Formats: sequence, C-alpha cells, structure tokens
Amino acid sequence: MMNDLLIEKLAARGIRPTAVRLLVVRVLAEADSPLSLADIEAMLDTAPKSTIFRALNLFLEHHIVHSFEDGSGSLKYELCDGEHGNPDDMHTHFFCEKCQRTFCFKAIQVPVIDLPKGFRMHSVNYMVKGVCSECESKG
Amino acid sequence: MMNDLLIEKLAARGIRPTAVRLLVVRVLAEADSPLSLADIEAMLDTAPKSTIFRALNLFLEHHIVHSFEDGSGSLKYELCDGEHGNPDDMHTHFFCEKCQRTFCFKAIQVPVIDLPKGFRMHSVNYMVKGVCSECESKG
DNA sequence: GTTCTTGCAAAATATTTGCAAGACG
DNA sequence: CGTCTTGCAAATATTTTGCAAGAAC
Repeated sequence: MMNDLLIEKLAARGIRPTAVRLLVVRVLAEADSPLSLADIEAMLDTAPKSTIFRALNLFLEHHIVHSFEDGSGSLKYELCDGEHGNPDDMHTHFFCEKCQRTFCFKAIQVPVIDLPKGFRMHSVNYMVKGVCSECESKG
Repeated sequence: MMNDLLIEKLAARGIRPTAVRLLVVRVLAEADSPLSLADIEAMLDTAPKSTIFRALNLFLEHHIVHSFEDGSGSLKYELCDGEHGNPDDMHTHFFCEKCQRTFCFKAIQVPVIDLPKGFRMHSVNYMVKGVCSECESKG
C-alpha cells in the first residue's frame, strides 16, 4: 500500500505520520507538477490551510519537500527526489505566462555555476518563463 | 546631467518622463542590488507605493526593467541591461538566507539550456540560495 | 499529564485596483 | 477639453501566527 512508503518516508526523519501529513505528502507525490498551498488546500477539502502550511514547513525543514517561487504569486512545493544532502534538488522550472502553469523539467540537468569566493550554495532554481508548447500551438 | 539620460531612456519607449517615473528609474539605476517595491517606496518618501507600482509595471511592459522573485517574499526589480530583445536579461541571482540580501552576479553568464520542443523562452532567472561570503565569514 | 498536533480565526505582509483630483498637451 | 497621471484609500491575495481544544505517547 502506498501509505506504507509515505509513512516510512516521514518516520525516517522522525516525523509523526499524522493523517493530514500523509495526505499532504501523497498529493505531492501524485502531482505531476509543483503545487501551491492553495492547490493542496483545494485538493484536500478536509484540512485547513494552516495545518497544511505547517505540514509543508515541517517537510521543508527536513528536506522532504522544497519550495520555489515561479512568478505566479504563490510559492510552489515539490517533493525532493532523493536522499538529503546539499545542495537541494536542482530543477529546471518553466512558467507559462499564458496558461499560468508551472512545469518541472526533471530531465533537464541544471547547469552548475561557480559562485564568487566565500558564497555557499544551498539550492538552485533555474526558472524559465515563456510560453508552453500547448499555448504556443494554440496561437 | 543624469536626468537627461534617463529622460531619453523613457522617451525612446514613448513614456512620458514624469517626476515620479524619473525618480524610480534613477534609484534603480543607482542601486547596486535589486530593489523591491517597498525598498523603492522607502527611498522615495514623496511618492505613494501605488504610483511607484504603476511606474514599475509600465517599465516592465516596455522592458526597461525586469522583475523576479528571490524568496524574500517580495518581487525584486532591476533595470534591464541592454536594448530590448528576447530573451530578457539573463542574470544569476543569489539570495542570502541569513542576511536576506539579494545579489546580482552580472559577471556570471547564465547557462542556457534546451527546452522541450515547442516551448518558447522569454526570460530566465538562475536563482541560487545559500549563505553569502560576509555571513559565511561571520560564522 | 505532558507534549505534539489541529482547527479556527485573525494578524501580518504584498500586490493590485477604484476613483476623484490634478497635470499635461 | 480630453487624456494621462497621481494620491489616497481600500480590496485582494498569500503567508503566518495565537490560542484553545483535541490527540498521541
């Protein structure tokens, strides 16, 4: 059962797998694109946004999810890929300015740059904005 | 005088160089880091934020400035470098999670990636988060 | 029973708009 | 005059917190 995997994932970080937390992790796991707090709230009409918010922040602390801003006006959350280490998952995200959807291009390797001396990197978001293929073909 | 250059810059795009607009362009031109609406408002205590906001949006439309989100919770604005064309200025930005400052690494070339077929790119923001050299040395 | 978690409401922060008064051409 | 711009206030949108009730250990 899927819940077992999710429970393990949380337990491995010492997080108690409460009902709401499992629901939040699950919608993130099943989503095919990054989700905002409002998105998740809409998908789980049982839980208030404050509880979801706190679950997400807890996951952020434990590097189970990461967040980024895509220009939509609201933070987007995504499950982290692998084991936790630094830097966090490095993704290429694309925000379509027409349909306002955000895509995560996992297949595209994020190019790494050299930072000036003394700067330490935690995470990278390669954020591209433009028009997605669907909107492009619609004209 | 500096104003002449700024007036030309606006006039070249058919934008009337009003007092507030000139002030806004000037603080952006003189700033050594990206500014938020609140930053600009604080620097120009004569103009209300709504007017500054509208000036910025006008500049955005005309590609005199570009904006991006750095994770601070508020949009940051920067003057565009050159003539307008696509894609917009491609910068590497660094957000320090300790001092909350945003750096613009103009010297670092943003690596270009190939998007999936059909996707058209307008702008890119290579957003790095971590700890800046100053905070790093302070421990 | 002590700590952790939830739900509701409301505070805090940012962005955006309505509208009447004023400036400009 | 007619259009563009400004200033104030207020509406929206989003994130975040306070607190008391409830659940877990």
